[in-house]
Amino acid sequence: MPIAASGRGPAVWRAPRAGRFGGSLRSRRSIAFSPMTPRISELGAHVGQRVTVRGWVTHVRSSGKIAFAVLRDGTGIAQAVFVKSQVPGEVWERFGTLTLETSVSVTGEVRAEPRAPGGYELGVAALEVIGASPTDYPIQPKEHGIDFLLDHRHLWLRSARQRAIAAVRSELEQAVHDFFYERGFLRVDTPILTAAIGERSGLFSTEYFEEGTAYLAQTGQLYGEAAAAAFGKIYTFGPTFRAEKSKTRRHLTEFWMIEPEVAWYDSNDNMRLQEDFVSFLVARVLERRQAELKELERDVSKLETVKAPFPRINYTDAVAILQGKGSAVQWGDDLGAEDEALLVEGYDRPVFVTNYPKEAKAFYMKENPDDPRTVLCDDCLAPEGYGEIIGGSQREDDYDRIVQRIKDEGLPMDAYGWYLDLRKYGTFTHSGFGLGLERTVAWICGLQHIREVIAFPRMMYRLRP
RNA sequence: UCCCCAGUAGCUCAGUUGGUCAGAGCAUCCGACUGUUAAUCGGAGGGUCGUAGGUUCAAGUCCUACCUGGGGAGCCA
Repeated sequence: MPIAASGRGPAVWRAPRAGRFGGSLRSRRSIAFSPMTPRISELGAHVGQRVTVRGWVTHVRSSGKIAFAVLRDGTGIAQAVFVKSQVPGEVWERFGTLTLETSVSVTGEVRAEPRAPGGYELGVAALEVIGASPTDYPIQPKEHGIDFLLDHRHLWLRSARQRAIAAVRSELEQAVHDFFYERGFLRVDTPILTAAIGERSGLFSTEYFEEGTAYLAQTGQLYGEAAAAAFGKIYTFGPTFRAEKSKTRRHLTEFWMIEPEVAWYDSNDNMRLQEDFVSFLVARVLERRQAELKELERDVSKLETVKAPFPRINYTDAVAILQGKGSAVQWGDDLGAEDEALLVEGYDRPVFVTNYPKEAKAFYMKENPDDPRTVLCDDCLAPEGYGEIIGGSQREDDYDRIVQRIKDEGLPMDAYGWYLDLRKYGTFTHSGFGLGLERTVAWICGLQHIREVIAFPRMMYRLRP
């Protein structure tokens, strides 16, 4: 028999919600032994009823003959009230053993109670301890240092703030799929193990049978281009890896990227897609995750103005603007983080910086016919100093020109054989971009550090937990 | 790779020109309290001051090296 019937855990732990699987042997048994077992977020529908809530203790307070335990189950928090004169002596005794993060099953009557965190409370009749928790639980309801928190990331995730961030991230991931699905894009999953191909910055490597060295993908773009020629409108959504020795609040060694690639889109179409996309994402979070934004104390007025179209500044103008503001930047330099922040000052929505010098950008970007020193590309800079969330470009579609660029960059021609085929067999105008999920979530949540935005961040000096 | 900053109790930190400098709050344990909201009140336990050298009558404090972490630059999303 499967695990569920093996008696490995308490029967109540496995009990499905009453009526959910009506008719089966299993459910009849669980109905007999346990009342309804709603999640905390569902308690409002059970006022006046006796229910059982399973969760973890986040707070214990006692005033002699009345005591409170706040429970968390991931969907919300609820307060369990123990009155000494109204519960069996053994339940009162057991309350005394509750510590932070003890997992429990509490049965009692649901009451609406404005004084209770979460708005509802349970007048306790029965309490079962499922998993004890020693008194040295490291994370307290107080401030901690970032080093300590990252060492205890597996437990830190249990906090209300981390749940709010995870919920916004999950909402954004769903919104990404909805956006592209509604517009007829196919999702294409590109390889994570690759031969040497992609961009110039650091690569993680691993042994790969007789093929020698494999590298963890830094981008799915080149594969995305092949898929665009096959399927027209595609996007990828996957992890990417950069072995850059970057120690800043904007960098991870493993992060998630969304990369659309569209046949017959030029650079202008590409930017329109980007501004529609970013506006859609922000609107979705504002629409469905107000509670989480409030938990994060996000100033939503800064998000409500994020609507397409976004201002566009071409690189050459940007340099002049920056020089006017006192920057030492020279034409030909890439823009630094400080320059980016200076440039978006005063805008209430993201800003595109377009057509950078060829030398500052990757080999696959198409030369700008109006100014051959530059390429048809754009960076999308988030407001409030959050910096680059998107890098996009129209791709070079001329076979001879791209061969020349590969040579100029000193890249290994043999690694790009299949990529060149895309220009050899029916070349096509196409464009795409990459949106960094973590930077986008950090911006929308208003967080200082990108590392809080992913459950288990991978950074230069952090591989565990 | 480079620049800056920090390591003192389980956690967050204070610690003066080198001389009662081994401290506080929270957490933990014991006690009180029938509506608490990071409860409150009383009491208790808890530290090789990151490591190794050095200067000095005396080092948590000054010097050197190293270790660990953080922020930033570069590079990028």
